[in-house]
Amino acid sequence: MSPASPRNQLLYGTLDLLILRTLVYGPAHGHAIAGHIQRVSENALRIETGSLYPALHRLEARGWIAAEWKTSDKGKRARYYRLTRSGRRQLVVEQSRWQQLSVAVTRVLRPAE
Amino acid sequence: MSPASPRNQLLYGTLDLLILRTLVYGPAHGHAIAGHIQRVSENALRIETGSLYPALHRLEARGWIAAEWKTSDKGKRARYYRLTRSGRRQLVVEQSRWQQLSVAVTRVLRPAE
DNA sequence: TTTCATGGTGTAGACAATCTATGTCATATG
DNA sequence: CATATGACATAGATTGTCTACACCATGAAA
Repeated sequence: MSPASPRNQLLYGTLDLLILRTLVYGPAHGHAIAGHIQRVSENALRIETGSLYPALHRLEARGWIAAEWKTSDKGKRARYYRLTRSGRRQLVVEQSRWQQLSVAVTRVLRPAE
Repeated sequence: MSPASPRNQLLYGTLDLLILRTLVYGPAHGHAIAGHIQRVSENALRIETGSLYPALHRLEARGWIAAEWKTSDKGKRARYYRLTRSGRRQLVVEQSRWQQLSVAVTRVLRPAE
């Protein structure tokens, strides 16, 4: 019941981007996606299940990913997501948005003087 | 009444950092702070008044900035904010948090392979 | 065969940050 | 005096993340 301060973890608004980017490597289920992001970021980014699944559902609802029930490596049933064509386009959009904004923030932090 | 999608503009959670950083140059009032950020970021970051003033109030409430009524350059009454000592400390915290997270995101976007 | 740990998905509710859209007030300027 | 402008302020909507649960199926262990 403690406060869910959004400053504890993610950068707020970057989760969709991270998921889309991860799916470039091929279809994966939720657990695996979160694990991949955590590993590649060297534990800097930890995605909670309460963020992960809503994000997957919203990406699917927007048509950027598509899902299918399968059996995971460990023999458990899992929902595999893959990038759709429009998801690939969205990835480009979000990636350039991130690029632009992060450069802008950095510029404010270290002005060219 | 149109949706206030947080993806339209700022990076969500970076505004406090931007404000604190701006005040390193010396006291300034709200309008000027927003103008500075917009200029330095070359128009990439536009801070709306509905974000700006709540942010200033919350920074003040947390003791990171302190305010004083004065008269602006153009002779209008304005609220000048300055960094407090604890605000300087907070700036360091937020700056390193930004550094860490932005590196992490970038790492996910372009994995080291 | 029963039990249990594990892998995996899911939701409800709280919370905070930003946006849009207004409104107000005082001063400078014509 | 009238008007534009500088500057501050707030209400309400929206969204994304978090915490804290709950659920189910499978494999392993007892």
